[in-house]
Amino acid sequence: MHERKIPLNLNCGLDLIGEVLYGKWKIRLLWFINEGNKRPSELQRKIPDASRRVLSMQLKELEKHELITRKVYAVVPPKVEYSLTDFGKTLLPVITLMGEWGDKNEERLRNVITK
Amino acid sequence: MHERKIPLNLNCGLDLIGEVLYGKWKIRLLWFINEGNKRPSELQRKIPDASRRVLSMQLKELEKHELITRKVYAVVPPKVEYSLTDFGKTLLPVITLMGEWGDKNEERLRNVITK
DNA sequence: ACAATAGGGGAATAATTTATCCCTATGCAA
DNA sequence: TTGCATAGGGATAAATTATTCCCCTATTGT
Repeated sequence: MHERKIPLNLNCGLDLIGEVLYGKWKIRLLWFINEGNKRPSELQRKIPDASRRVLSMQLKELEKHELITRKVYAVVPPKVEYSLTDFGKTLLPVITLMGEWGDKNEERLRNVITK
Repeated sequence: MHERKIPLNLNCGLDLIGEVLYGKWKIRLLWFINEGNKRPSELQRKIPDASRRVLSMQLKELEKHELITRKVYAVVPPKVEYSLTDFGKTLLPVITLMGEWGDKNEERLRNVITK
C-alpha cells in the first residue's frame, strides 16, 4: 500500500466494516480459512483466479486488522498456517448472511450483473 | 465503466453480493435512501465526501442491479426520486448486520485500521 | 439579460488496487 | 545436477475506480 492521498471515511460502522472487508479476495480468504484451509498454498488452490501476490498481501492486511493470526513453522520448505482470531470469528455470521443472500438470489443477480 | 479486461468472478453467493455492493458509496446510498433521502441532492448532502459524479454513477448501477428505482418528475428544475425496490429491501437485514458489527467494534476497528 | 436551480453526462486525470515477473532459501526426488 | 515445492518480497505495469472540470436543459425570480 502506498501513502494514501485521499483520507479514509470512517464515519460509521458501515465504513469500518467496509474497510476491513474491502479487497477482492478477503471475504473468501476468511471463509476458506474458517473451513480449515490454513496454508497459503491451500488457499491459493482454492482461489486459483487470484494472483499469489495479492493473496499474500490481503492475508497480511487481515492479520493487521486482527481478523487472522499467522503462525510460522521453522521448517524448510517454509510452512505457515493462518487461523481466525476470536475477533475474526465474530465476522462469520455477517459473512454467512451475505453469502445466503447471494445464493438465494443467484439467478436474478447473475442476470442483472451481466446485463 | 469501460470494457472489462479481467472477467468477473461470480462463483458463489459471496461473489454475487460483492458485485452489487462493491463501490465506494453504494451501501451508504442504499442506507440513506431507505431512511427517506430520496433525491440526489439530499443524498449528496448526506455524503458530502463523495463527488456528485460518482454518486450519480453508483445510483445508476444500483438501478441497473434492480436494488432501487428511479422516478423522474417532469418539472423544472428537474426532480428525481429514488426508492428501494422490494428486492433492494431484502438487503436491509444484511446491511444492518454489517453496520451493527462495525458499530459494536468501532474502537478496535479504528485502532487496527489506522495502525 | 442573467444568475440560480437540479439532475445528469463527457472527457481527462488522479488515485488506488491487482497483476506480472523475477528473486530468495533449503531439503528431497528423479 | 537439475527441478520442484513452499512462502514471501521488490519493482513495475496494467486495470479499475474515483475525482475534477465543464457543459446542457428549461424555468423562475431578480
